[in-house]
Amino acid sequence: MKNKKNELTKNQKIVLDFIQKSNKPVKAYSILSNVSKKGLKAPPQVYRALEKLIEVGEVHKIESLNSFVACNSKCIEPNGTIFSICKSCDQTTEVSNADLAKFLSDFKDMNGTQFSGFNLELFGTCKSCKA
Amino acid sequence: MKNKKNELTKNQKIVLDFIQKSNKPVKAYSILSNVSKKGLKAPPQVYRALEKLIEVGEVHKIESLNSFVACNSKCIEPNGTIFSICKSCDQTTEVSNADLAKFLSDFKDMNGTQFSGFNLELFGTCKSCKA
DNA sequence: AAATATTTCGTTATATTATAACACTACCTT
DNA sequence: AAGGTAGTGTTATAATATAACGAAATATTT
Repeated sequence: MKNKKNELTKNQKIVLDFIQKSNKPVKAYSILSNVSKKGLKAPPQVYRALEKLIEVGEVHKIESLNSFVACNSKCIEPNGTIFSICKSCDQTTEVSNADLAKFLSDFKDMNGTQFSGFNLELFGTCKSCKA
Repeated sequence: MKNKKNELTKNQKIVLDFIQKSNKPVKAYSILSNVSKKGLKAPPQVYRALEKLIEVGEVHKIESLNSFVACNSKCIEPNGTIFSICKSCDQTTEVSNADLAKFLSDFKDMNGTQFSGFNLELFGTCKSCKA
Protein backbone atom coordinates (compact mmCIF):
# COMPACT_ATOMS: atom_id res chain seq x y z
CA MET A 1 0.00 0.00 0.00
CA LYS A 2 1.37 3.37 -0.94
CA ASN A 3 -0.39 5.60 1.51
CA LYS A 4 -2.35 4.33 4.48
CA LYS A 5 -4.43 7.40 5.04
CA ASN A 6 -5.47 8.30 1.54
CA GLU A 7 -5.71 11.96 2.32
CA LEU A 8 -4.57 15.09 0.63
CA THR A 9 -1.68 16.98 2.12
CA LYS A 10 -1.88 20.51 3.40
CA ASN A 11 -0.65 22.08 0.16
CA GLN A 12 -2.92 19.92 -1.92
CA LYS A 13 -5.89 20.93 0.20
CA ILE A 14 -5.03 24.60 -0.08
CA VAL A 15 -4.83 24.43 -3.86
CA LEU A 16 -7.97 22.32 -4.22
CA ASP A 17 -9.84 24.64 -1.90
CA PHE A 18 -9.00 27.65 -4.02
CA ILE A 19 -9.92 25.94 -7.26
CA GLN A 20 -13.24 24.80 -5.84
CA LYS A 21 -14.08 28.31 -4.75
CA SER A 22 -13.43 29.68 -8.21
CA ASN A 23 -16.31 29.58 -10.62
CA LYS A 24 -14.07 29.54 -13.62
CA PRO A 25 -10.97 27.68 -14.72
CA VAL A 26 -7.98 29.13 -12.94
CA LYS A 27 -4.41 29.42 -14.09
CA ALA A 28 -1.50 28.02 -12.15
CA TYR A 29 0.05 31.42 -11.50
CA SER A 30 -3.29 32.81 -10.43
CA ILE A 31 -3.55 30.00 -7.93
CA LEU A 32 -0.03 30.78 -6.81
CA SER A 33 -0.66 34.43 -6.15
CA ASN A 34 -3.94 33.69 -4.42
CA VAL A 35 -2.56 31.13 -2.01
CA SER A 36 0.80 32.74 -1.40
CA LYS A 37 -0.45 34.04 1.94
CA LYS A 38 -1.00 30.42 2.91
CA GLY A 39 2.64 29.61 2.37
CA LEU A 40 2.92 28.43 -1.20
CA LYS A 41 5.51 30.70 -2.64
CA ALA A 42 6.98 29.04 -5.71
CA PRO A 43 5.51 27.52 -8.88
CA PRO A 44 6.65 23.96 -8.19
CA GLN A 45 4.57 23.87 -5.04
CA VAL A 46 1.45 24.65 -7.03
CA TYR A 47 2.28 22.42 -9.96
CA ARG A 48 3.03 19.51 -7.66
CA ALA A 49 -0.26 19.88 -5.89
CA LEU A 50 -2.05 20.14 -9.21
CA GLU A 51 -0.37 17.00 -10.49
CA LYS A 52 -1.58 15.03 -7.52
CA LEU A 53 -5.08 16.49 -7.61
CA ILE A 54 -5.39 15.64 -11.29
CA GLU A 55 -4.09 12.16 -10.61
CA VAL A 56 -6.75 11.48 -7.99
CA GLY A 57 -9.44 13.04 -10.14
CA GLU A 58 -10.25 16.06 -8.02
CA VAL A 59 -9.08 18.47 -10.67
CA HIS A 60 -9.06 18.54 -14.46
CA LYS A 61 -6.86 20.55 -16.74
CA ILE A 62 -8.48 22.50 -19.54
CA GLU A 63 -5.81 22.11 -22.15
CA SER A 64 -6.97 24.80 -24.50
CA LEU A 65 -6.95 27.34 -21.68
CA ASN A 66 -3.94 26.13 -19.71
CA SER A 67 -6.26 26.27 -16.77
CA PHE A 68 -7.59 24.06 -14.03
CA VAL A 69 -11.05 23.30 -12.69
CA ALA A 70 -12.39 21.20 -9.87
CA CYS A 71 -14.17 18.05 -10.89
CA ASN A 72 -17.86 18.58 -10.36
CA SER A 73 -17.99 15.01 -9.08
CA LYS A 74 -20.52 14.06 -11.64
CA CYS A 75 -17.77 12.61 -13.76
CA ILE A 76 -19.44 9.79 -15.58
CA GLU A 77 -16.30 8.54 -17.22
CA PRO A 78 -13.28 8.04 -15.01
CA ASN A 79 -10.88 8.20 -17.93
CA GLY A 80 -12.44 10.96 -19.90
CA THR A 81 -13.38 14.58 -19.53
CA ILE A 82 -15.93 16.65 -21.39
CA PHE A 83 -16.09 20.40 -21.08
CA SER A 84 -18.09 23.14 -22.65
CA ILE A 85 -16.13 26.33 -22.97
CA CYS A 86 -17.45 29.77 -23.77
CA LYS A 87 -15.29 31.22 -26.51
CA SER A 88 -16.07 34.68 -25.30
CA CYS A 89 -15.58 34.57 -21.52
CA ASP A 90 -13.91 31.19 -20.91
CA GLN A 91 -16.70 30.13 -18.59
CA THR A 92 -16.34 26.38 -18.47
CA THR A 93 -18.61 23.65 -17.28
CA GLU A 94 -18.14 19.95 -17.10
CA VAL A 95 -20.62 18.16 -19.31
CA SER A 96 -22.38 15.17 -17.83
CA ASN A 97 -24.07 13.39 -20.65
CA ALA A 98 -24.26 9.63 -20.40
CA ASP A 99 -24.84 9.06 -24.09
CA LEU A 100 -21.88 11.17 -25.13
CA ALA A 101 -19.64 9.68 -22.47
CA LYS A 102 -20.61 6.19 -23.51
CA PHE A 103 -20.12 6.95 -27.17
CA LEU A 104 -16.62 8.22 -26.51
CA SER A 105 -15.65 5.46 -24.10
CA ASP A 106 -16.81 2.80 -26.51
CA PHE A 107 -15.23 4.40 -29.54
CA LYS A 108 -12.69 2.26 -31.36
CA ASP A 109 -10.26 3.21 -34.05
CA MET A 110 -10.04 1.66 -37.52
CA ASN A 111 -8.19 -1.32 -36.11
CA GLY A 112 -10.84 -1.94 -33.51
CA THR A 113 -8.66 -0.84 -30.63
CA GLN A 114 -10.26 1.08 -27.87
CA PHE A 115 -8.75 4.16 -26.29
CA SER A 116 -7.82 4.45 -22.67
CA GLY A 117 -8.83 8.03 -22.21
CA PHE A 118 -10.17 11.10 -23.91
CA ASN A 119 -10.55 14.80 -23.55
CA LEU A 120 -13.32 16.65 -25.30
CA GLU A 121 -13.63 20.41 -25.37
CA LEU A 122 -16.79 21.85 -26.83
CA PHE A 123 -16.70 25.51 -27.82
CA GLY A 124 -19.71 27.75 -27.83
CA THR A 125 -21.19 30.88 -26.34
CA CYS A 126 -22.56 30.82 -22.83
CA LYS A 127 -25.92 32.22 -21.78
CA SER A 128 -24.55 35.42 -20.31
CA CYS A 129 -22.45 36.20 -23.35
CA LYS A 130 -25.34 35.58 -25.70
CA ALA A 131 -27.63 37.92 -23.84
CA MET B 1 -12.54 40.52 -50.65
CA LYS B 2 -9.62 40.26 -48.31
CA ASN B 3 -7.03 38.73 -50.51
CA LYS B 4 -7.49 38.18 -54.23
CA LYS B 5 -4.97 35.45 -54.63
CA ASN B 6 -5.82 33.30 -51.69
CA GLU B 7 -2.30 32.09 -51.38
CA LEU B 8 0.02 31.53 -48.54
CA THR B 9 2.97 33.80 -48.11
CA LYS B 10 6.55 32.70 -48.21
CA ASN B 11 6.87 32.29 -44.46
CA GLN B 12 3.57 30.49 -44.21
CA LYS B 13 4.64 28.07 -46.92
CA ILE B 14 7.97 27.41 -45.25
CA VAL B 15 6.28 26.60 -41.96
CA LEU B 16 3.54 24.49 -43.55
CA ASP B 17 6.08 22.63 -45.61
CA PHE B 18 8.06 21.67 -42.55
CA ILE B 19 5.00 20.56 -40.62
CA GLN B 20 3.82 18.44 -43.53
CA LYS B 21 7.16 16.72 -43.78
CA SER B 22 7.08 15.80 -40.11
CA ASN B 23 5.34 12.60 -39.23
CA LYS B 24 4.59 13.75 -35.74
CA PRO B 25 3.21 16.86 -34.10
CA VAL B 26 5.93 19.48 -33.98
CA LYS B 27 6.55 22.20 -31.45
CA ALA B 28 6.79 25.84 -32.39
CA TYR B 29 10.40 26.16 -31.31
CA SER B 30 11.31 23.00 -33.15
CA ILE B 31 9.80 24.51 -36.27
CA LEU B 32 11.77 27.65 -35.60
CA SER B 33 15.12 25.93 -35.33
CA ASN B 34 14.41 23.79 -38.36
CA VAL B 35 13.47 26.64 -40.65
CA SER B 36 15.94 29.19 -39.35
CA LYS B 37 18.17 28.57 -42.35
CA LYS B 38 15.25 29.68 -44.50
CA GLY B 39 15.16 33.04 -42.81
CA LEU B 40 12.72 32.71 -39.96
CA LYS B 41 14.73 33.74 -36.98
CA ALA B 42 12.35 34.78 -34.24
CA PRO B 43 9.36 33.16 -32.54
CA PRO B 44 6.77 35.68 -33.74
CA GLN B 45 7.49 34.76 -37.33
CA VAL B 46 6.63 31.15 -36.64
CA TYR B 47 3.65 31.88 -34.44
CA ARG B 48 2.21 34.29 -36.98
CA ALA B 49 2.50 31.73 -39.73
CA LEU B 50 0.92 29.11 -37.49
CA GLU B 51 -1.94 31.40 -36.64
CA LYS B 52 -2.75 31.88 -40.28
CA LEU B 53 -2.33 28.23 -41.16
CA ILE B 54 -4.65 27.22 -38.37
CA GLU B 55 -7.15 29.85 -39.47
CA VAL B 56 -7.28 28.50 -43.01
CA GLY B 57 -7.43 24.92 -41.77
CA GLU B 58 -4.08 23.71 -43.04
CA VAL B 59 -2.78 23.09 -39.55
CA HIS B 60 -4.28 22.01 -36.26
CA LYS B 61 -2.95 22.53 -32.79
CA ILE B 62 -2.76 19.57 -30.46
CA GLU B 63 -3.55 21.32 -27.23
CA SER B 64 -2.41 18.62 -24.88
CA LEU B 65 1.00 18.54 -26.55
CA ASN B 66 1.44 22.20 -27.39
CA SER B 67 2.23 20.95 -30.85
CA PHE B 68 1.10 21.40 -34.39
CA VAL B 69 0.17 18.98 -37.17
CA ALA B 70 -0.83 19.39 -40.79
CA CYS B 71 -4.46 18.69 -41.56
CA ASN B 72 -4.65 15.38 -43.33
CA SER B 73 -7.29 16.97 -45.58
CA LYS B 74 -9.79 14.35 -44.65
CA CYS B 75 -11.29 16.71 -42.11
CA ILE B 76 -14.91 15.77 -42.03
CA GLU B 77 -15.96 18.53 -39.72
CA PRO B 78 -14.75 22.02 -40.53
CA ASN B 79 -15.22 23.21 -36.97
CA GLY B 80 -13.99 20.24 -35.10
CA THR B 81 -10.87 18.18 -34.75
CA ILE B 82 -10.42 14.62 -33.59
CA PHE B 83 -7.02 13.19 -32.83
CA SER B 84 -5.72 9.94 -31.47
CA ILE B 85 -2.57 10.41 -29.47
CA CYS B 86 -0.18 7.74 -28.31
CA LYS B 87 0.49 8.30 -24.63
CA SER B 88 3.84 6.70 -24.98
CA CYS B 89 5.42 8.28 -28.06
CA ASP B 90 3.08 11.18 -28.90
CA GLN B 91 2.44 9.79 -32.37
CA THR B 92 -0.73 11.52 -33.43
CA THR B 93 -3.18 10.86 -36.20
CA GLU B 94 -6.25 12.69 -37.22
CA VAL B 95 -9.31 10.52 -36.86
CA SER B 96 -11.77 10.52 -39.73
CA ASN B 97 -14.90 8.87 -38.52
CA ALA B 98 -18.16 10.16 -39.91
CA ASP B 99 -20.32 8.80 -37.11
CA LEU B 100 -18.19 10.31 -34.40
CA ALA B 101 -17.88 13.62 -36.23
CA LYS B 102 -21.62 13.77 -36.73
CA PHE B 103 -22.33 12.84 -33.15
CA LEU B 104 -20.11 15.63 -31.92
CA SER B 105 -21.34 18.22 -34.40
CA ASP B 106 -24.94 17.49 -33.57
CA PHE B 107 -24.40 17.40 -29.86
CA LYS B 108 -26.43 19.89 -27.87
CA ASP B 109 -26.11 20.93 -24.26
CA MET B 110 -28.87 20.67 -21.64
CA ASN B 111 -30.50 23.81 -22.97
CA GLY B 112 -30.59 22.47 -26.48
CA THR B 113 -27.94 24.80 -27.77
CA GLN B 114 -25.47 23.49 -30.25
CA PHE B 115 -21.77 24.14 -30.08
CA SER B 116 -19.80 25.92 -32.76
CA GLY B 117 -16.67 23.82 -32.51
CA PHE B 118 -14.99 21.01 -30.68
CA ASN B 119 -11.67 19.42 -30.05
CA LEU B 120 -11.41 15.77 -29.15
CA GLU B 121 -8.21 14.10 -28.11
CA LEU B 122 -8.27 10.34 -27.72
CA PHE B 123 -5.42 8.78 -25.76
CA GLY B 124 -4.14 5.29 -26.31
CA THR B 125 -1.12 3.27 -27.30
CA CYS B 126 -0.04 3.11 -30.90
CA LYS B 127 0.82 -0.07 -32.78
CA SER B 128 4.58 0.41 -32.56
CA CYS B 129 4.50 1.07 -28.85
CA LYS B 130 2.30 -1.95 -28.18
CA ALA B 131 4.61 -4.28 -30.05
C1' DA C 1 11.77 1.56 18.42
C1' DA C 2 15.33 1.82 14.83
C1' DA C 3 16.31 1.52 10.20
C1' DT C 4 14.88 2.04 5.69
C1' DA C 5 12.20 3.60 2.00
C1' DT C 6 8.96 6.79 -0.02
C1' DT C 7 6.73 10.91 -0.53
C1' DT C 8 6.36 15.55 0.12
C1' DC C 9 8.47 20.01 0.90
C1' DG C 10 10.83 24.45 0.15
C1' DT C 11 13.98 26.62 -2.77
C1' DT C 12 16.72 28.36 -6.68
C1' DA C 13 17.35 28.38 -11.15
C1' DT C 14 16.05 27.65 -15.72
C1' DA C 15 13.46 25.71 -19.60
C1' DT C 16 9.57 26.09 -22.60
C1' DT C 17 5.77 28.32 -24.79
C1' DA C 18 3.78 32.52 -26.46
C1' DT C 19 2.85 37.51 -27.20
C1' DA C 20 3.41 42.85 -27.12
C1' DA C 21 5.01 46.52 -29.51
C1' DC C 22 7.05 49.11 -33.20
C1' DA C 23 8.76 50.60 -37.49
C1' DC C 24 8.79 49.02 -42.04
C1' DT C 25 7.46 46.51 -46.51
C1' DA C 26 4.58 44.40 -50.02
C1' DC C 27 0.62 43.96 -52.09
C1' DC C 28 -4.35 44.73 -53.25
C1' DT C 29 -8.09 47.88 -54.19
C1' DT C 30 -9.93 51.97 -55.73
C1' DA D 1 -0.86 57.04 -56.96
C1' DA D 2 -3.20 56.86 -52.62
C1' DG D 3 -4.87 54.40 -49.02
C1' DG D 4 -5.81 50.09 -46.72
C1' DT D 5 -4.70 45.61 -45.06
C1' DA D 6 -1.85 41.96 -44.10
C1' DG D 7 2.61 40.40 -43.58
C1' DT D 8 7.69 41.15 -42.05
C1' DG D 9 11.74 41.54 -39.10
C1' DT D 10 13.17 42.73 -34.69
C1' DT D 11 13.73 43.34 -29.67
C1' DA D 12 12.04 42.55 -25.51
C1' DT D 13 9.26 40.33 -22.27
C1' DA D 14 5.23 37.72 -20.55
C1' DA D 15 3.23 33.39 -19.28
C1' DT D 16 3.57 28.55 -18.48
C1' DA D 17 6.11 24.70 -16.66
C1' DT D 18 9.95 21.74 -14.97
C1' DA D 19 14.84 20.20 -13.28
C1' DA D 20 17.49 19.51 -9.52
C1' DC D 21 18.79 19.24 -4.71
C1' DG D 22 18.84 18.68 0.05
C1' DA D 23 15.74 18.73 4.18
C1' DA D 24 11.60 17.14 6.48
C1' DA D 25 7.78 14.30 7.17
C1' DT D 26 5.43 10.02 6.77
C1' DA D 27 5.17 4.92 5.97
C1' DT D 28 7.00 0.35 5.94
C1' DT D 29 10.07 -3.11 7.35
C1' DT D 30 13.12 -5.07 10.47
